[in-house]
Amino acid sequence: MENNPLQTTLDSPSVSVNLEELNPAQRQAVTTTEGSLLVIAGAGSGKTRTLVYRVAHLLEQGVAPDKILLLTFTRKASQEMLWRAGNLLNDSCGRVTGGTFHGISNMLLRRYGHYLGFGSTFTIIDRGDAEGIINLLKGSLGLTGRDKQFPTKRVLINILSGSVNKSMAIDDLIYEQYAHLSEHVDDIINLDKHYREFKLNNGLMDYDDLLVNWKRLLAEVPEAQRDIAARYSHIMVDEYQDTNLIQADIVRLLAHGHNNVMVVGDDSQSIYSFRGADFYNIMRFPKVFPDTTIIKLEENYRSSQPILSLTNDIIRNATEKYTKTLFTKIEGDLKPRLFAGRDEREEALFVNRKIAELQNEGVELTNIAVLFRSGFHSYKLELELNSSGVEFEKRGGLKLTESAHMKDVIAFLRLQVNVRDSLSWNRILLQLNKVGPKTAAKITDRVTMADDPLSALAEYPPGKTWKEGMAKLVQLFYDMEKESAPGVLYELIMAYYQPLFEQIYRDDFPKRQKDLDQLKSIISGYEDVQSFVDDTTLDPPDTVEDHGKQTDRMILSTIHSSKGLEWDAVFVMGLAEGRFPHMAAGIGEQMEEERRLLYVAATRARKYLFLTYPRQLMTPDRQFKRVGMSPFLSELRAGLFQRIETRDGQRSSGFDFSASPSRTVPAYPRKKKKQKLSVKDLPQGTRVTHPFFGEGTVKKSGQGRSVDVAFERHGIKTLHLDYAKLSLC
DNA sequence: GCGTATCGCGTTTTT
DNA sequence: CGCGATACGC
Repeated sequence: MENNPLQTTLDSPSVSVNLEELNPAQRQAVTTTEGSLLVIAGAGSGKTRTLVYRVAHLLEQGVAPDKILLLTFTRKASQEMLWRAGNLLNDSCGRVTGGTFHGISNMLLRRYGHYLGFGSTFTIIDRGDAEGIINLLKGSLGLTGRDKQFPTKRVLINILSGSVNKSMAIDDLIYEQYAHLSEHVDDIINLDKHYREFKLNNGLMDYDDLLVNWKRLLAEVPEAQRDIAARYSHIMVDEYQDTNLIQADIVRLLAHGHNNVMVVGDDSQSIYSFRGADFYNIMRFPKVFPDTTIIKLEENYRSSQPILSLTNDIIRNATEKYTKTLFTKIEGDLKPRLFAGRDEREEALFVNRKIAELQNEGVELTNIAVLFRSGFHSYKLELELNSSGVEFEKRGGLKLTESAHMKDVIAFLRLQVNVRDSLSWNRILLQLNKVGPKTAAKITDRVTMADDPLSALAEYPPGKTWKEGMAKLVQLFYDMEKESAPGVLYELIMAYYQPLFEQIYRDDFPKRQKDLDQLKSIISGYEDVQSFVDDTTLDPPDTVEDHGKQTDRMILSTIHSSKGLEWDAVFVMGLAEGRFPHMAAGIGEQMEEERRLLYVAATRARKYLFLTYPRQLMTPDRQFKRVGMSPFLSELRAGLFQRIETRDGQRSSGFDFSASPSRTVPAYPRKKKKQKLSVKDLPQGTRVTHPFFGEGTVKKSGQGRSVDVAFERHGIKTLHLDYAKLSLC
């Protein structure tokens, strides 16, 4: 158990906690050590601090460290918490356990899974895998094409559990939203059945399965129950508003017999209902645990009063909540600013300019963040930042291990762990030239059904065109069979995969190569393949462009990925109709969640808060459409923010493109194609410039439409002329 | 005719 | 990136 990387442990302390440093509400939360405790903690109210102090206080009271279990949602959160506790505590006297729900669940299932009838060889699949399976099954059920609206797995589960879970208000909406699918009810039920079977047959487990099985261990297996629940006397859960019904049940079962549970959460920051989180869990908590002490932390230690007044107003109209009004003693009189750009580009230019101004005022780049609803809303800004040389890190959106080339490599390692993982077989076979979906599926079927999958692969009669590739693949597996060290396996895989890789991603493989190099250093840090594979699914590393100098860069992030963090200056961009709230958000609970999302975004700011939106957006048919500001903004009381006007005044009507000579965004559809460079325009030695890489010299040209260019600052790149935005100097 | 390769286009949010 | 439509090849 101690070696599991999903569990963070802390060697700790003989403690001395100075309770004077806390406010009365925090102190009450820290010193209430027996019975159930619900802490409603507003944004920036010192929630983590309170949790950490409580751990320390419990230890001071003589609770053994290994009796305390701290559950969080992200591994970073539990690590930070224990790290902070470590700073507070001194001598070593034992270990406090902290981890994520999913990580601990995985660990327990590897250990106790046999009680539930499955071995320890299962593979955890991520969202992409799950959707892939669903699509595959849709195909086999003849459901492809026509209906893009067909429910994803999450919706499906909600529909199916609708009769069971009346508490989920969202269900009604889903029924309405998918009413047109009523004729497909049988198909949907079939799909769900097939999905379960597929996972079972292939030893796959999705995020929900992990939790469901943990709950089963606690509820159905006395031996496991004794080992797990009896092990801890104090349970603490952070971000309780993000728990789903199963997690709430797990907490209840873990606390069975002592009810020493402390949960901390903020109903106003519940933004994860789409993945099953049910913030009614917070409302229900006092009923599940009678005699719960409820404490509210209402003093904010993060933001200045003008920012807080605005955020209080955002949440003012929320329909259902534990009422709390945050106040702060932090001084400051800078009102949040609101800016409307003519279009996305002007919005980006504004943000870019303000960032420069903030830097001049002495705000460090690391203390600035730009937040937005969806990953692609920042594209324009990224271009601007790149051209003005501002270093940034983008969070949210695709994770490193979710990109196709990463999945390619990881698939080999997954097979090492679970030889019946047909998702991985399929992916690997598809890499072979002249092998497509049909052929790959046939081989995968044969191989995963066989007693000895490897020989089955070797014996499969290959087609003429891909015979050679298949032989190499078989050889690779025989070589891998003899190895177990992750580093060595990686080398074997890359020796096989590299040529295929360069062929498959011929347009941009040099960029992807960097990721693979990074993967190499991640892999070599692991003792065994199993924990590497588990970790990359449960806690995927973020994409890092170049991990040389990680200091002094700003953050671009989706609001979801920004939760729990804070910066001196925060920009929230894209606050326009149709963008925020997201178009698909209906009325009712979905709209409420969008409102809370804005609340989360705005409460990240300490001193400076900028809200921006474009006045026109590109519609799907490439027309410009004028849009107003987000309804959440128009709701706000006047005087809580200050408007910044466009430099050339408020041009509120008409499309006056002539007034913007410097715009490079085409006003009309790109049908009139920008004249493309061809290879013969770029003989060796030509000077060129690229928006990302800067200036460089052509080194080699003539292979199809690719050229090799040596850039001064970024080395040699192979660029595809249809793809790269190259221009002559 | 079946299966594979290629191109163009629109993207929610994620443990 | 992944999907659908279209083009190409056995």
